[in-house]
Amino acid sequence: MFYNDDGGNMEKKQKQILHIDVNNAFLSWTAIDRLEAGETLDIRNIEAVIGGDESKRSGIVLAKSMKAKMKGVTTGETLYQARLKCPNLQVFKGEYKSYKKHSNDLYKILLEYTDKIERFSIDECFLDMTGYLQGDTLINKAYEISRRVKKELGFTVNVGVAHNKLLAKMASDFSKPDKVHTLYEEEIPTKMWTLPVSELFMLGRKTIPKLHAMGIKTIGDLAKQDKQYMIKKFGKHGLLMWEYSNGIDNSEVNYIEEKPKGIGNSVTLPTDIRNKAGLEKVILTLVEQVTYRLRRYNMYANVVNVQLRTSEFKDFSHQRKLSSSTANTKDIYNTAKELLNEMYKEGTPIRLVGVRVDNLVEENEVQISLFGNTEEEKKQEKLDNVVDKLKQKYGYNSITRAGKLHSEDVIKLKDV
DNA sequence: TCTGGGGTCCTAGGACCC
DNA sequence: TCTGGGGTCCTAGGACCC
Repeated sequence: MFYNDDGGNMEKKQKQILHIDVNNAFLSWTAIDRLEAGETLDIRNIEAVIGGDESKRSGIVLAKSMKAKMKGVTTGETLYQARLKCPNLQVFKGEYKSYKKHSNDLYKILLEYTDKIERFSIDECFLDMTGYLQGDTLINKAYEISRRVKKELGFTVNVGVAHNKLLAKMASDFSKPDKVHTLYEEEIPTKMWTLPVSELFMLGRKTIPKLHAMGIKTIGDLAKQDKQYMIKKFGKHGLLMWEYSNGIDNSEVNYIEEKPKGIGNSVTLPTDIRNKAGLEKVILTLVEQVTYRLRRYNMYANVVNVQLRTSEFKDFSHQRKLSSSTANTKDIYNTAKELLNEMYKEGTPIRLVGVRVDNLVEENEVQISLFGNTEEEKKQEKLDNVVDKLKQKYGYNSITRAGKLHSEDVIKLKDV
């Protein structure tokens, strides 16, 4: 292998990366849906948020308009807190199905520019434009995408332009909305090191106070630290934050869609449950949801996990590795019940219940049991299959078990 | 009327084996 | 009676992301 001697033209070796971030995604998309449905008020132009349901104890801000943002409303805070800052705040419900559609519309446009697209979340994409510039510049492509999305889809995006994913993501987070920002290596000192350290990707609420205590206030302060010292102090995370603060990120745009590594559903209960029998009903509902999704991926689980959150917001979880992988409702429910038994003390008020399956494997990786499947197992598989087909045809909530009717009065399920 | 839901990855301790 | 490490697997909990 020869070194790429291209006459000193190092440009060729650099990746050309864009990060696309939909501005106020849930709020913008709901605004568009409302306008299309004949409403005249564009909720992007008022003090508005997309929020959960306070009567179901899920009253938090999911997205905010620019006007609400200017009043200090932040994503993730309670609607109660948001209203204290913004008394005229209007709260609207979200519609996941619609968001998925708008996200797909965006993706289709982006596919015209490169097929190397990583869908980082419902409203964010990384584009690897290396070799896809067709003689144009990266920044011109960024502006073109921005203009086209606005014109053709009716919402705005921020575009970050850089030579790696981290810098592109940091760039798209600069001033909003409807902006294109570059963050090239030579711009790091002026555009990134001046920012508060809390702005750095992967630095959250637990790490920030520790950094502040060390006198690290800006991303630049972090970048100046000794690398080995950061590793010693924070382990792998220390290395990551040191590299990020210096703009170092060699990760690739992961454009091949990966199978999930785990699948989970959880629900905040409208009122606390304080007995095992009640919790078991909720767990059955969640297991059915989780295993249905699992089977739709044609995957099998090796680990079952049950999570509980007390009324005091303390989280507990227990998990168990299975003796063989399964996608069977009954197997997973039985394991989940065992886990609940181990961890739950009768009378403790529970606010949230969650069920997850992990260590998923593809169908063809499943070890066939040495003795073959028992009649009981075959019967259970058939039952799951019939139920799945009905759900696919008539909707997730079309069919239900007698034993869990009560819990469905309490928790309303989304169509999966 | 106070705090969602869906993920991924990491760490630390204990069990167990060589 | 006392005394090893190294490696892997499993589990509970936590940090972070959108």
